[in-house]
This record gives sequence, structure tokens and C-alpha cells, in this order.
Amino acid sequence: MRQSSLFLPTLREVPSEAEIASHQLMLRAGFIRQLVSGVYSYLPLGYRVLRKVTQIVREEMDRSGGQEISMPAIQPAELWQETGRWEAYGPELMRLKDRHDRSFVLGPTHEEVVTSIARDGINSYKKLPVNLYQIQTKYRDEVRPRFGVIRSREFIMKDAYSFDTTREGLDRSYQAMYDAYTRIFTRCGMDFRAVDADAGAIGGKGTHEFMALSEIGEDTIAYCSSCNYAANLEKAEVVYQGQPSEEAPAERERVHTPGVKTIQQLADFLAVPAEKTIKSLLFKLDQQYVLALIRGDHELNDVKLKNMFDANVISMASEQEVKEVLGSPVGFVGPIGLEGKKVTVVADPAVKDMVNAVTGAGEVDYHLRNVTPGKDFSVQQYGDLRNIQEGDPCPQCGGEVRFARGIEVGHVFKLGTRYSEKMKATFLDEQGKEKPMIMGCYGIGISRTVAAVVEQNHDENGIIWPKSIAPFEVHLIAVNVKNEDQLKLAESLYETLLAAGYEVLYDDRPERAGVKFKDADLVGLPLRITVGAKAAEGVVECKVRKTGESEEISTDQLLDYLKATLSKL
RNA sequence: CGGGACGUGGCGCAGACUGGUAGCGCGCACCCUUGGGGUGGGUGAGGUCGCAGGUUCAAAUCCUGUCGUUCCGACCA
Repeated sequence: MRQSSLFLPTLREVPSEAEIASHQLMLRAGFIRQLVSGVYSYLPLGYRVLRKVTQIVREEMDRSGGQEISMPAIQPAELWQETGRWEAYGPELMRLKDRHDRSFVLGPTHEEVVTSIARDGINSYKKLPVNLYQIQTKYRDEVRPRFGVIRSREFIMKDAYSFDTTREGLDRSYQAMYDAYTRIFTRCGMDFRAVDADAGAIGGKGTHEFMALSEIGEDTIAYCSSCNYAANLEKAEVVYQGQPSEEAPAERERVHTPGVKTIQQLADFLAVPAEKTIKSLLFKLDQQYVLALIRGDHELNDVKLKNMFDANVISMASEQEVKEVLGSPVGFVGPIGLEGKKVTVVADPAVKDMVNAVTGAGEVDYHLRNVTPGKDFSVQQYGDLRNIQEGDPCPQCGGEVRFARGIEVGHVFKLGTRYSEKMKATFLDEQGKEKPMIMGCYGIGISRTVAAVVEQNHDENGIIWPKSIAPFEVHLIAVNVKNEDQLKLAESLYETLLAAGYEVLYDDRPERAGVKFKDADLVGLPLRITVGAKAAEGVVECKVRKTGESEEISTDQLLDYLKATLSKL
């Protein structure tokens, strides 16, 4: 491609809407443009990258048995009412009406549609298993679009759905996808980790999220510093290390603590460490109220609490609800004196070992000292409720847990029969018995993947594309197109490289060298070939974007050099 | 949805407090200059100051509303 005719609007300055590096660079380097919040156009270079990623995904999906299809973005409301998600999906679902006032959605995902296809087209075990996938635009009315293409309302996703006859079959389909994802992200040049994730209300044994490691990631990953364990915060299990205190329980004591509401204030006011206090938090889980107790220096994880009760909806009780249910003001809630109150008390195991702790007294401006579980109050159930912390033991090997931030770029999920039962997607087995298909679903955020790669591969001058998804492999630059020798050599090299099968962006613009170099760094192609002062001698400069290493190469050795150098990138 | 910030040529911003003919840098067009890290100079095009209403002799500026963008907290690829 000749750069003189390429639509490549680069910007010298950072558009004010962009905060993070990948967003800024993709805008500045002319890869994307925003239309409205969370909705982007892909310009020629951006679209080329998208196609590269898409192609890698397609190859690996096909290789692991997937079959590509294409499903509609517009879907009838009836389908969503069948699975209950018309209500359950909430405001994130983009809804619209046609001229006859019939309701539709813009698909945020395609379980409904693919399941309807499967139930119509598959009725025998002989036709299973099947894995159908598509690469298509999805719509989610995100509360807060952010970070450019990383969290957008319209985005490109690869979504795959597997249908099996047995649980074991699902396990195999799942593993095939897990392996495919590992290959895909590796090929994209991404630094990632597959982490154990919470299956949520859908249940199922395993679900993994593929996380691109990055400081700007919105999720925290707990990983082990000595083994390969990695999990999401809500999934990372805290290993209970029982260490009963030797302290003798003392007499309970009511203390005046005016205005002291938070654990920090409390610890400061009474001059006790936070780990000697008990945090009492009231939650509403579906229809019941639950008081969760946790050591003052720990952090409650509401997903763990939700899972403990197998609840669908969890919310923190409002100030009013706290008053109604417990009869005590927010900030001074405690587990004592709850007899007759309609509340279930649960606690993290760490609370069990506490002796002479501090809790809220259940009345304004008072706390209780020397409170001991068992003696002063009882707990209906103990269970892991807290966030794992850095330094905690790894649940797999006992090593030390560390934290990292990640961008979720992929997710593999065992759905089971959730959709097939509701939508009656069944098949007849060998005995002629009707059974629901066992499903899995597997997503990759294609556009997000591109941004995540940029986030991981850039410097102060611009993007540094991995060769596998770079819009072009080689950036050929004619330093001065008015110089006969340079222009002639550059033109002939352009032809030579194209003939040799390279993807070349040829900067033949009548611009100054500085402009061309700045643009080249910004755009970030893996290898730059500069035709300059030594053109007459048939010598060009080759520079690797990533390392900055450059060497002068004689044109008759150029193809050999390219072959050797590009194979290493 | 709650809290904050910002809307002025394509991009980045000033002007607003203290109303009085809309400015700067970059980019863009043309000419000269320069020619390996955004060269220097000249000429020029381009803006109903987000939108609507109000106050005023007069509104980018003050007031009200509204829309948009963005940042900070609960969901997801």
C-alpha cells in the first residue's frame, strides 16, 4: 500500500476524550474514530488489525472443530422471554421496536438464537456434538463505556456454542476451546493468564476467564508466585488457617464511641488493631436478610456470600432496612442482641478464632469490647466470605498469593442445560429417550483484544505491533522523494517486496523525514526499511520497532535479512 | 444510577470571574525555503462559541433548562 493514497489521519495531539495509552494511540495513529460514546469506527489500518485477529481466531476455531455461522444482530423479544432474560438482562439490553410496535433486541450475545437453531436442526445424538461459532458485532448498553474500544457499547465478539450429549462430552468441548484460546492469545502476542472464575448463578463446574495482564485492567487476579494457580478475586479461595487465640475471654464491656462509624475510626479511637474488630454487614439475599461478620482488617466478597446462600440477587441493606431488621443504626451494627430478629448470622472462619473482639453495640455511639464468638453470640454458618489478600497462602500449593490486574479478553463457560431446558432443545439418545443438549459457550472480545495488545505493546512514541497482527509487516520509507536515487530505489524495493509476498506500507509521501519517522513510530509496524542517503550505493537502513536496533543492509541481501529478521519477531 | 469536570474551525486550547466587532498553536490550501527525527517564511480558507429559552441597548461570557463528552463508585467479552 502506498501511504500517499492511504486514509491514515494521524494526530499530533491527544484527543481530550482519551485517558489510557491504547485509546490515545489508536486514535492518534489513525486506527479508530469515535462516533458517540462507546461506539467506534475502524479506519483502514485498524480494520486490517481486526481482520488479522479475526483470521487467527477463525483458524484456531476451525482447527478445534468449530463451524462458522452468522446469526442476526436483530432478535425478537419472544426468544428472550422464553429464557427469562428479557427481564433478567436489564437495561444493558438494547431494545427496539419495529413499525408494527413489535419488540426486538440488538443481540448482546446469542444463546437464544443458537439454541433455537440447534433445537430445530438437531434431534438425534447421532448429530452431536456440534460447535457453532460466529464473529460478529454485539450490542451492550454499558453503564459506563470506558477506555475506548476496551469497554464499548458496540463491539466485535467471537462467540461459540457447543452442544453435547453428555457431561463428559461438554468437558471435552470445553477443553478444546480452552486450548484454542490459549493458542489464539499466544499467537496475538499477548501476555495473558487463564484464571479460575466464578460461575455465578448459572452454575457449572468450571469457567475460566482469559485475562490480558495490564495495569489498567478492571479485574484483580490472584495468582500464585510459585505454582500456576490463578483466579479471580471472587473465586480465589481463602485457605482457613485456624489459629485459636490463647487469650481468656473477658467480661463484655460497653464503651462510648461518639461518632465512630468505620473500622478505621474504631481502631484508632480504641487503640486496638483492626484485626481485633469484627465488621458486621447486613445484606439482602433474594428475600432474606443476612448479617455477615468478618474480621475488621478483611474485605467481604459479596459473590462468595451470594454463593453461600445460592442466591440470585444480593444487595447491601439500606440504612432504613438496617433499622427495620436489626433495630440498630448503620455504623454501630453488631451480632449481639439479635434474638427474635429475622436475620441469619454467618461469619468468615477467621471470626471463629477471635477472642475479646470489638463489635458494634447496636445503638448509636456505642461499641462492645471483649466480645467472643460462642460466648457472646452464635453464628449459624461459617464459610469463606472474604477477599483473598496478597501474602495469603495459595489454595493449590500453599505458596504466596500475589495480585495483578487484568483485562478480560476471553471467557469459556460450561452452561449445562440452562438454555436447552428452557427452550426445549432436546435430542433422542441411543435408548430413544429425550434429553436436553448440554451446552457450553465461549467468547472472545475481538476488538478488546486489539486494544489489550496495544496496551501491552507500546512506548512513548507509539504502538509496537506484534508481527502476527500488525496491519503491515514492513514500513518502507523513502526519506526524500525528490531525490532521484532514493525514489528509484524505494520504488523498486516496493515492487520487490510485494513480489516476495510481504505486506508493505510504502511511505512515498512528499513529506520531510521527521514527519515520516514520527508517523512510522506511531503506527508501529514491526520492521522499518529506510531508503536514504546511501540509496545510490544500494544500501538501506533496517530498524526493528520493538528493540530500536538498526543495521545497514545492502539491497541484494535485503530479502535474506527480512526472512531472518521477521521470523524472529 | 449517584458524584465531579468539560462542550469555542479537523485536533489541542485561551477568551468567561469584570457582557461591547471571536483569538492562539497545530493541521489544511497556495508560493518560496529546507531536505535523515514534526524546517523556516509569506499568503489564505475555515467557527450560527453544543442546543433551547431568559436577562440586557448588547451574551461565547450572566441565569434556567436540555443534549453531548469525560472522570470516580456497583456489571461484562
